[in-house]
Order: sequence, then structure tokens, then C-alpha cells
Amino acid sequence: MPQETFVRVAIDRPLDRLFDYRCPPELRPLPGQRVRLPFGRTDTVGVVMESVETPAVASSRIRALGALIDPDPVLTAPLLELLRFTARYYHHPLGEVVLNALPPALRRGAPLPDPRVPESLWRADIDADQPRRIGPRQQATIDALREARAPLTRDALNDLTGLGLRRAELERMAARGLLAAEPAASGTPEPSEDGGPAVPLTPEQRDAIAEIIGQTGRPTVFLLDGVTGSGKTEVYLEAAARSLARGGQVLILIPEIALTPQLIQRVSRRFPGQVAALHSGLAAGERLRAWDDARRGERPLLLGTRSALFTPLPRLGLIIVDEEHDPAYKQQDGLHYHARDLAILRGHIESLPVVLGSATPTLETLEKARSGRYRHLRLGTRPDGSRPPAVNCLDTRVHATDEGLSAPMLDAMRRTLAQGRQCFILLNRRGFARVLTCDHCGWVADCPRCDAHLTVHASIRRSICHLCGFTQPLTESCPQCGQPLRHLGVGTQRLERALSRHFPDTPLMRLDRDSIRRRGALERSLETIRAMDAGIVVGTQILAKGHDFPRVGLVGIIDVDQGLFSSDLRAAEQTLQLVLQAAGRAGRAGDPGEVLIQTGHPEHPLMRALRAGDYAAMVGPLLDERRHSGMPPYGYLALVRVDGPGPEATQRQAEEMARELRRHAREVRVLGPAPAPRHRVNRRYREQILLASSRRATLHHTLGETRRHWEEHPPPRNLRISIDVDPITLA
DNA sequence: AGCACGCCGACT
DNA sequence: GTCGGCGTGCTC
Repeated sequence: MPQETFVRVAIDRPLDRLFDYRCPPELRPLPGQRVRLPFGRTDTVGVVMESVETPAVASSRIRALGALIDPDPVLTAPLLELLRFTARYYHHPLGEVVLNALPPALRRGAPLPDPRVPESLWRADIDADQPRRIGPRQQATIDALREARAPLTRDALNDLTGLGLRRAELERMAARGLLAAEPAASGTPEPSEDGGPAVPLTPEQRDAIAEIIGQTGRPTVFLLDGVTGSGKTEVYLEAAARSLARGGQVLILIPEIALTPQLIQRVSRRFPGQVAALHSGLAAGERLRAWDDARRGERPLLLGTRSALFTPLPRLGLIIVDEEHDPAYKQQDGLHYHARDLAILRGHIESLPVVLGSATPTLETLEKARSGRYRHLRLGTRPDGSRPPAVNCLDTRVHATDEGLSAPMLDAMRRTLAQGRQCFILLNRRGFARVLTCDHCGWVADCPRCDAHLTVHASIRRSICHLCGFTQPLTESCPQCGQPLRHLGVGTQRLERALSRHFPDTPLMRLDRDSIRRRGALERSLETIRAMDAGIVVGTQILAKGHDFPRVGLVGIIDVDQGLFSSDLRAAEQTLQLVLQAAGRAGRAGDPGEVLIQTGHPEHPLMRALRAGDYAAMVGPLLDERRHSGMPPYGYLALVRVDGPGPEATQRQAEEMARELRRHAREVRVLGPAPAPRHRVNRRYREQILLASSRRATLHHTLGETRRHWEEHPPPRNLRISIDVDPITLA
């Protein structure tokens, strides 16, 4: 009798199990292949995980597979292994994890894009000096096409310009006779070769590249540790070039593509036609195309944000994680994975080197580099010969501040501007004022849905909750006693207004999430800043990201104190990183810049360390502290969160969870439940339980057993339980 | 999660 | 009488 075969299938449901199906004789799906299947009363999409001889449930319950969606697997075997681990490690349903690795269109069962259908290629089609009214976007498009000297796809154009051009926009330009479209010739166009690196490499850079390439095919992890301006990007690009030259694919992860348009442009220019970019700004179709181009090796270099980690890359040879300290690598909802940690795991599974780059590495990474588990590559010298900036504190108890600004800060700004250099003023709070309050009766404008004050946004005359987005019109007088209200605390918008009064004739810009919301606004702002001579830029941490500016003489930090005294696990570390990243903007090409920090606590150990200026030295005491308290990297944490519509039921459920966790705890401390630091967000109440252990295994045992229990005795539907393994913040 | 079944309240 | 509220149970 012919042997029947069965497959075990992953499905996009929050059920922590796989489902077995009978294979009709003509269907022999391989692991990683998408299939359509009957599920309950409907049809759904699944991914085959493995073949099995005997199903896990009685054969009477087994149903037959519907159909294959693709002729071949869409996910590779090593990627499936990574996804299995991910589900186990983060205690998340495997089906959701697996389907999450697919672009949304494929998750819903859409067909793969047909690689034989070429995209349009665009070229400039305009007489050189024909006088015409052309907008800045159109001009930039035409300039990019002329510079490329070859017709480009829309994707390639967007990579080069960062404009996010839509098809309709290009078609409008074509209708006006500015552009012409032609179908792509067979095969990829090979635009003009850009040659090797633009600047000669330093010996340190050459050594780093040689070390990385020397580990090809081995799961070696590198920490590429170098201050701003030390040329980490050149090391990435050159290592990538050599890996590509050997026929491998390269994955470069970056924290947020939207904030680093310069990097995409730089990579696209260096590797024309070879780069696929994957990030949240893409429309569904573009995302699918980029993903599939990377999967098929059509574009062997994939540049993307954290989710790009799950892209199948059959010939992957090298992974680079840029700015590894950036918390954006940790997904904060649903599947709480850390893309940097999983990148390292992927390196092990696929046996390839992983490069973690940062000027301010996390304590976790530094500790592993110090203990020798990672190879530590240092780029100490800046290729342009500049020295690091001097860091000084301004004691706000001595120097009073008005709208956030002290007199010495203003003096330093005047000096810097007089030298023809720029001032960057960093304040990590957007909006106008922190709160709206009444001096007479003490009323404060609070969010009706969260435990948070509403932030004043004067420009749009509204108050906004930064937690849930609730907004309401600004009121002039107190709703309780009718007295006029006062704006308390300073945000970037208020700082901008104050500075425009102090420096009425100086160019002034603001850079924060609100100012760059419109498409292309960030690119325009960065361009303006770069073109500006002396001037002032006010902004949030976006200012501290790795943009390159040539003329910054002063970086002023308005308020670090909330970072010094926050009780959160990583507050000190992250404050250090933020200040140093910001400081990295100061001083280029011979001119050391200056960093001025306003603080009420200049004697605080962190501030003393900052003045000394050496990140590695500052980290020592922080690591000691972590060791003594058993915190990461010397101990392991997991956070169990319960949230629900009412405070009492949520608390009861959290208490039951904690009881269950304690029942299974072996060498695991179970702390709580306690109301989460922001107890109420978006009309939901949140309780949390912290698990701590000196061993990973015991933590996972406790979580696993508890999870099994609640799968069997599920809590009411309106209560949600989520597990955050290796939480980045306890808030 | 989806989806259906099931058992109680105010409508044409 | 029946449309529809959301509690509960199941999915190979």
C-alpha cells in the first residue's frame, strides 16, 4: 500500500502549535513552501515546516492540503531554523513568527511578483536650458537622472534622491515632457561603475576589513568600535564590496532608514543596481519587489531596518549591524525580538561573520568584546585628523535658565556663530511646553486616556498626548477656576521661539519628528543645514543620529537631568550614548568643537565621566553596577505584562500569573505584579511582573511552563498577556 | 485571530 | 416574531 505523507504547517494565528495535513499524491511541498489550506470553516495561507510520517492528531481529524501557492519554497531552511529559535526564545507562537517573515502581501497569499515583467526605466527628456517652471522635486529628479547617465527604475531613483517619488508623479513629469519612460532591457542595467572607496583607507580601516574578510564562512562576531568620523561606514562598504565580489550576499541593518537617507544614497551610489532597500516607508508593492529581488539574488546587497533580518538570502555571506546600540532594533510590541541578537544567531546558523558597529556600544556588546567572545576592532583615529570635542557642564543652579537657556550657553552660541560655525541645540522633548497648568488651583491638562500630561503644541494650537495621540484644542483659561493658564517646561518649539528672539538675524531651524513629518522634509532640512554657514539647529535626538555636518562648532545639551535620575535600567547608559552621539556632531577637520551640557548635577558621576570624555572608561562603573545588581549582561530578565480595560480585573489576572510563575520558578526571582510605570495608556490598564535569573535556561523554563498553563486555562479575551524577553526598558 | 454557534433584549 | 449584542469554543 502506498505510503501516505503528511506535512506540518505554520499558520498566522496566535496558537502555539503547528497543524498537520495530508498531502494528495500530486502535491509534495518542501519546507518553506507556501500552501493554501482548509482551516476551520475557511481557507488560509500556511508555510510548510516539515514532512512527518505520522500526524500528531488522530487521522480522522486530518484534512488534505489545498494547493501550492508557489512552485518553490519562499523561505530557506536556515531561515526556518532561525524562526523556530525566535519563537522559542521570545515565547511567541511559531505560526505568527514564520508568517511575519513574509511581506504582508505574501502573508495574505498574493503571488510572488513576476520577475519577467520589467519595471519602467526613466530618463531625463528635456533640453538643457529650456526655460520652464520646474519645482525643486522635479529638478532633483532630473539632476539625479542626468548624473546617473543611464535610465533608472523608480526604486533606484528614490534611493539616489531620497525623494520618495510616486509613479504618478513621474508620469506627470513625463506628460510635461521632462522625462521619458522606456521598458527595461533584459537583465539589470549596469550603471556606471563608481570605482573603489572615495577616500584612501587608514591602516586601522584596512586591518579591520582584512580581519572581517578573513573570517568569511565562520560565525565570528566583530565589534567595530569607533568614534564618529572614524570611518566605520567605509569599513562596512569595503567589507561588503569584497564579500559581494566573492559571490556572497550582504545584509546591512540600520536602525531607522527614514532618519538616514544619506546612508542609502551612499550605498546606492557605491553599488549601483545591486541594492535592495527594505523599510517602513515603502508601499506594499515596492516592499514585495525589494524583498523578492533580495531573495532571488537579483540585488545581492540588502539594506533594511530590523524586519529585514528575516529576509531569505540563500548566498548570504556577511551581516552588518550599524549603530548596534540603537534601541530601535528591539521590537516593542507583538513579537519582542531584538534584530541585533538575532543577527548574531543567524550568523551562527549560516556560519558567517557579523559586524556590530557603534561609537557607543551597549554594555552587553562591550562586555562580550572584553571577555573575548566578540573580536574587538577599534578605529581610534579620525581620518580627517580632528580631535574629539571638549565636554563641559553648565551648573543650572548657578546659572539660571530662561526658557531653557542659561546666559553662558547663549554666550557660547554667540562666540561660535561669530566664528562662522553652527550651533546644535539638543532637547529631547518635542512640542512647545511640557504641560499646561493653572497656578491658582493647580489644575493640569491630562490625557483622558493615559497617565500622562498633554504636551502643548503652540504652532497648531492643540494639546497632544505623546503616548496615545489624543489631541484637543488649546485652552487659554483654567476650566476649573477660569484663571489664565501657564506653559510649564520647555520643548523644542518653545526653544526655537526663544532662540529666534535672542538671535533674530541668524538662520534657525528645528529638526524633530513634527518638523520632518512631510515626505522629503528630512532630506530638505539636512540639505539646508549642510548648505548653511553660521546658524542654529534646535532638535531632538534625531540631531544626534549619524548625519554628517561639516561646520558644527557647538553642541548644547539643554537638559540631561531626567536621564540621570530615571530609575529605568538603561537610563544612564542611554543618556551617555545620546550625549556622546550628539557630541560626535561637533568638530570636524582640525577644529575641535565644544559640547556644553546644562545640568543641575555637575558632580554626578555620569557627568564627571562625560567630562573625561572616554566612553570605555565611563562604562566600567556602569558594568560594575550591573554586576552587583545581577542585571544584564550578568543576569537575564523577562517582563510579563498584563493589560486590560479595567484596573481590578487586570490586577487579579496579573496576580494569578505571578502565582503561576512562582510555582514554576527555579532559581528565578519573580518580582511583582506592580502597576506598569505608565499604569494607564489608551484606556487600558497595565500590570507587569519582572523575572530575573542568573541563568537563561531557568528563566525560559519558568516562562515555558507558565505559558503552557495559561494555554490550557486561557484568561478572558479582553485581557492580554505579553512576554518581553531581554526587555530594553522596564518602563 | 477568525469564525460560528447560542442565548437574551428592543425593533419593523 | 427576528435582528443583533458579545460570551465560548474550536481550528490539523
